[in-house]
Amino acid sequence: MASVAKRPPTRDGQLRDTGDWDAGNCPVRDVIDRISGKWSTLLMEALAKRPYRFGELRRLVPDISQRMLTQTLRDLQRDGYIDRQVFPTKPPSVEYSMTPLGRSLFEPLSKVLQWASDNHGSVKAARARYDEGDLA
Amino acid sequence: MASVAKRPPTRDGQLRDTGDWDAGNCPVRDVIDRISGKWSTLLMEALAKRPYRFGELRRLVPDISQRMLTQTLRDLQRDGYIDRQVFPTKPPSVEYSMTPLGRSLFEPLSKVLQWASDNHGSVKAARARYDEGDLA
DNA sequence: GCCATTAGTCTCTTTTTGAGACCATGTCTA
DNA sequence: TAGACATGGTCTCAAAAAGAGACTAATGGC
Repeated sequence: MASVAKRPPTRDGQLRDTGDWDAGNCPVRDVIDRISGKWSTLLMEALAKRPYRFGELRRLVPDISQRMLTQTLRDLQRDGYIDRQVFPTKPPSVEYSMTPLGRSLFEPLSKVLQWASDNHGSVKAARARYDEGDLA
Repeated sequence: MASVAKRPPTRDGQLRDTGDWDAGNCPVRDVIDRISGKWSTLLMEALAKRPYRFGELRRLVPDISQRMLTQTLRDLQRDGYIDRQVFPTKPPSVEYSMTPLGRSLFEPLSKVLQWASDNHGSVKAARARYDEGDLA
């Protein structure tokens, strides 16, 4: 649904883009890029509730591959959001739990999840509108 | 930095996982999966400030390919977060701007960005600690 | 005439992800 | 006692996604 107007966008500073905002080497990106993976948020949401073991998470998120589960957990651990605790049972069991840093991140993050839950309808409607105009 | 304890995690409901939380077909995922791409947040952040034209965005985010810029903008538009307006100049110019729905999403989202900015240091420190223990 | 600009698309290559086998060791079942 | 199952991964190979860069058409400036 691309609206068409007659007036061209007469914005002055077309060549001053770099002046007002630096998108490269931005500390925010360094953090965001990690938690913006497909699975990170989902695992954070789970671990925010209570600690989980590897197999529990695998069963909880049925469509994640073991490979990505391992990798995402490691990434989250590396960035300090979750903790990995090994219990020397036979076979060994591993428990993942959220750190204080992780909880502190999850606070604003959960607001976004809440928004997603609240506005899912609007988003679906927007998609329908877009796809419909596509055919017309 | 995996701590090792002696007590195995005696959690009862190992087989009741599916009972307490449904991760598949979750409406939240449907929304989150789209805005959790590598570029979505970045473009939202830009467009939250003011409308931008295609080329402006490309210059603003130097390391995005035209292909991904086009695709991400289309996805954001489809979900109703941004608006695409074509001006019939020669050559035609296209302006992208944030919709009310986009602004409403950006409100909680910006809190996460703020967190990232505030806690970048802690995350970098956690990473350093992890990588260090890796060698030991 | 020649080059740059507009917003993209198309193709090709590289990276990321997914699917599934495999590991050692121990318990449970038949 | 043999076989299956559970643990938390890793390894390999195929599929999907992303990045790099050429190409488009019409126009303005030099």
